[in-house]
Amino acid sequence: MKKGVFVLIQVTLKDGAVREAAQGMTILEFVKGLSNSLAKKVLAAKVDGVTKDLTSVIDKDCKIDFLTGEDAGGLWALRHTASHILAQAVKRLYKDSNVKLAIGPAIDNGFYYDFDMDRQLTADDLVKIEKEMEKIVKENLSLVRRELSRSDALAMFTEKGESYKVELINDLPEDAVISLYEQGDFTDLCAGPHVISTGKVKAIKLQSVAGAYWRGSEKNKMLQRVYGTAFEKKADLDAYLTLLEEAAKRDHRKLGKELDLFSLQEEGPGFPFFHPNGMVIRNELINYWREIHRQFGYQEIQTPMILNRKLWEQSGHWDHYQENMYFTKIDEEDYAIKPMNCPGGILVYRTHQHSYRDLPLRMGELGLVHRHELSGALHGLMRVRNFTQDDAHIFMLPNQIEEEIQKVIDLFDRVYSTFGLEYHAELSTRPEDSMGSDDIWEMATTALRNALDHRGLKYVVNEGDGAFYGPKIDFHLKDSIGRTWQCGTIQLDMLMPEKFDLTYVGEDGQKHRPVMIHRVVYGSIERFIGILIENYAGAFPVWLAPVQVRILPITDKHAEYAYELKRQMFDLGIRVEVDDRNEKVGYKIRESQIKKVPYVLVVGDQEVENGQVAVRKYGEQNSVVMTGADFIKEVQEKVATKA
RNA sequence: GCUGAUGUAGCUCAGUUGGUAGAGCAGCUCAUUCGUAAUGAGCAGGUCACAGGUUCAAAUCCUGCCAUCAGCUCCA
Repeated sequence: MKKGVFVLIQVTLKDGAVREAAQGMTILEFVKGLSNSLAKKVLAAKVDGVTKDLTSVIDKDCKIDFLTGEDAGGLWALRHTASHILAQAVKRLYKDSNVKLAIGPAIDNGFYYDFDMDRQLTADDLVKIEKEMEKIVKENLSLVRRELSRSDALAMFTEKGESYKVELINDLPEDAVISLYEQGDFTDLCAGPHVISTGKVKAIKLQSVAGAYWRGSEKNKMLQRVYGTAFEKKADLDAYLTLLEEAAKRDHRKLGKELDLFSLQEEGPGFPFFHPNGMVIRNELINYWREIHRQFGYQEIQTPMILNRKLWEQSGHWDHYQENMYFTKIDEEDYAIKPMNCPGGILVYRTHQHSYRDLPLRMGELGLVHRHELSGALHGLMRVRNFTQDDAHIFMLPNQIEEEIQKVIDLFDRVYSTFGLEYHAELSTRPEDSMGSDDIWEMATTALRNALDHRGLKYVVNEGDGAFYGPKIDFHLKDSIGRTWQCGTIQLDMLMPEKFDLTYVGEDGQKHRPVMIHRVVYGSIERFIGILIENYAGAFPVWLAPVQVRILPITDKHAEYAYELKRQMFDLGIRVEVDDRNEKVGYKIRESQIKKVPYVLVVGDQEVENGQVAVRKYGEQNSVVMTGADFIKEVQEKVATKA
């Protein structure tokens, strides 16, 4: 551009409108020209699809979306800046603690920064740091982006003693642009983008400090990670914190105790105890599972919990899974408690010769497996040491793979939508440490991919995350605070049939190798129950509710009628209780609501006289009077439709 | 497994600088017989997670250990 020549550039806005900008103008200057109120709100901008700082220069025709606190990208930049503010505050406060900076990104719902420092940060420190951060926000420091050469960057961070940053720079590709962001007395290696000044971060909350390995590897040093969240407005932060509090009320561990569903005890860490109420849910889930699998053409088997060491050696678990297994001895021989059901299922397959006409052969098994999970990984029902997989192994011809996988996905979708659960799928491909030929991996992965594409399911690809014996599709469900848990999985196995020399007789009369699928829908019944408790916040639909109906006689003289109603319902398989304790109705209603019983029936003089019931549904204030027969019909209808 | 925090009655929690443990709810007993989210009174309930140590004396201080929680790692 020649000096003094004023070049105009065409900028296309989100709504399609085209505006002109002077070349060399910053995005911020450009927005100010459009609207002052927008300029106040905007935090970052997406230029031709790339999120950028507002201080970046417009140098050619482009499309610009302005990002505010309502856009993920805007909030992301804001939180990223908050993490720099955090690091700046820690640097200022703990000068004598040899603070080294690691990384500090924005994440879903917040941000963190990893520090290596001599001092162990406490909850009190977090309060102090938060105060210092607020100070930095008040100082309203501008964030200035600077690009520099690799050697200058290395020299600078070496001089500062920031060895983690030096390591990061060394690992950047040769041609990478190395950028710094400065705010007052603080400089950090960072790709950006950021908001224009620290004053934009209006609401900050530090949440916790925890250990985290440098670069996520347990071989590396453990650093201190401070987690926090930030918003553009105080009101947004408050709303988010309230949401967290609400979510905590849905925690399945809390509700499991309150609703007396299950317990975990010191005598068996990670080995859950199911109480009568929890067992009702479990059994209903199993009943449903059996019915839907019958419909989808599955048979059911059961294989032993303890099997000889030789089997596990043959399956490869002895070599690949031993540290997660429990062992025992029988008559001086080594046995293992099964961590997976497949070897058992394979032994059943091998008891017959199979014809290609029999395939696909779908064998389900509700198999109780035991795995030694790390103590720190245990989490309520979500992560336990013994759990029942709703497993099935499907043996089939290679050309049946794609269709069969689609059927499995259909089944999954049916099951998850029955519970109103949202899920997302992930496809994991061949890991480095794997077995089998390239061709067969390629074929299997393509089959999984095609099945997903064909069904129009969106999915994430995890390169190299498959099992050593084959690629897989995982289905992830969310818990109450948005953590996702792998539940369903479909794994193609090209290895086990080989190891166990499984065969079928083909059309040609020759023996051929079948392909095998391992799959679980619930994943584990325990984890799935955990997900359901949080999904329903403990207020289960009628078909799952441990107690479906509670009848409350107003006084002693109505008890007989209550018990007569109970007998009728009980005989029809309805889970019903009478609360004839000597308490007022209000008291009993309250208790039924706390226990989240779907239907409460109040019976007094009026109901006894007319053969009626006053029905109050969970969560509703009013009651509806109807005949006992009509009520029973309604309950049966709800149960039948799983509504 | 790692880093940090926590552990007191069935549940939720108090318990000051070490001086021998307390509330509410739940439970039990009695009275009350009541119409849609808590009737009243009384009683009972704890080797303070566990094991050592310091001290005249430990829920409290120290060490170890177990479990739980958050996160990391790992996974259904």
